[in-house]
Amino acid sequence: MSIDSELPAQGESARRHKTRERLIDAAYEVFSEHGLHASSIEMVTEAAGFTRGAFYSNFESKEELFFALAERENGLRLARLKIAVEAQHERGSVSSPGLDEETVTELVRSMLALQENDTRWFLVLGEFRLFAMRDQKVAQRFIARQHEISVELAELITLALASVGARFSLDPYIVAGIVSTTYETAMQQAILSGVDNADAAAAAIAMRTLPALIVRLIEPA
Amino acid sequence: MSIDSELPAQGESARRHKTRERLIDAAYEVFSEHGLHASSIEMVTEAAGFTRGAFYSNFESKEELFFALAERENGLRLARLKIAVEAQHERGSVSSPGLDEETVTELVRSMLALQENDTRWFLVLGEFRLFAMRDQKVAQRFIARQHEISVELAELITLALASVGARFSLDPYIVAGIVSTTYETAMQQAILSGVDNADAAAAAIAMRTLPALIVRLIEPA
DNA sequence: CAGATTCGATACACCAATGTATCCAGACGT
DNA sequence: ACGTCTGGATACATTGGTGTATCGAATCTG
Repeated sequence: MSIDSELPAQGESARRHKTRERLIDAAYEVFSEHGLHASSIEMVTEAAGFTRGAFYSNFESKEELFFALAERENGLRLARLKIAVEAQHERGSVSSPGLDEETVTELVRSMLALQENDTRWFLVLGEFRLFAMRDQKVAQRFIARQHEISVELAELITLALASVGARFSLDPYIVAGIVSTTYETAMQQAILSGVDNADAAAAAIAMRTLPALIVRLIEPA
Repeated sequence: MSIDSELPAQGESARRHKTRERLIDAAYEVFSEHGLHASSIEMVTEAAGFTRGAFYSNFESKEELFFALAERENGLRLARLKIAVEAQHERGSVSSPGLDEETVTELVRSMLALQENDTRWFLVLGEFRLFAMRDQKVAQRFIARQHEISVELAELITLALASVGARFSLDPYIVAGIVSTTYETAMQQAILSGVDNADAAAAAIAMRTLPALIVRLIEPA
């Protein structure tokens, strides 16, 4: 899965675009490791191999850089989801009607397999949410992104279920919310536990909950 | 519900205890509004009506103050839960066997009624979690508290269900996890939405999800 | 009530980070 | 290849926060 890592926007020199990307990459590293406020602009630029001059020539403030980062990563994940939905559409119809836990488990496993490189992201996301909770303006953007993701995820799991001849017995949008918070919680636990491969650990933790949960929320289509 | 707001510990003068409490109260205000890192020690002491001198005489660092705050509030909430569990024990047995959504809805409503003054807390909790995710040492404490709460909550909802002649069809501890993250998410959404009374809004949002969810996770006892 | 002690206020020295003004190199158009 | 302009480096002034050393007042003890 390699999505075009953000093409240069209109009227933006290739050079400028490259340094912006490098700065955002560095911000990803630094912010996820230390948090937004504990990170100085200098820490970021140093990590990127620039001086602060480069930063001020490209961004207004640390916050703006943070938003650029959040926007990029959110977009990436949304794109990922949309591709998965497409693929699920292609794949299409019923393989074998299965409402049993085994079928659902397999389904959940394949959904979770779509996730990758989320460890840093969830750290940044947590920061983003906290930021949003303290700033109405930011909250708008946050809610909007969250909504886009949930809609897409709802679509995806609905299609996936349909492919085995099942559907949710309650609003898929709500289920999508539960699923993503469950996954996020799993990732948090994985990170808290201090294992090295948090991505894998999170998937494992989520597997302990999601199948048993979902199997109770579905019915024959 | 008024739990002894932390008695003076051993060998701690009444005066000292009072200023510590005032500092923690102020920290609660300031940290929840601005976040841990964006808050300076001076902002806290000023809010408490002290100068920085008072702070350094009582705490080692901003982090120590933060932990004292987290410890106090966590303890408060755990105590609250334990009392509720006691009360549920007293109340005891089956009123009327009910696995229907209406009964569950009423049950959830009464559980949610136990929550109060959580708006600030969830902001601080988010900060605490993020902190823990970046510091193994802190993670230990965080996990421990989280576990205590989940155990107690599992006990509470199990008892509550039993009182209407039902039980969970999967591990109550897991359900407790789902319930508390659902409530936390509801609180987050409430805060993000920018309403004035986030506590009430969060309860309302949670009501949209929890009953429908829980009713699908129970069976006759 | 006097002496002792605790605790908070004040003042100072210090450091880390910020933002800006200026300079210079190398990319790019012609 | 030359001149222009974009963009990153350097240097500087300023600010905000920190921690400590010292002082004085309130509280406790005998």
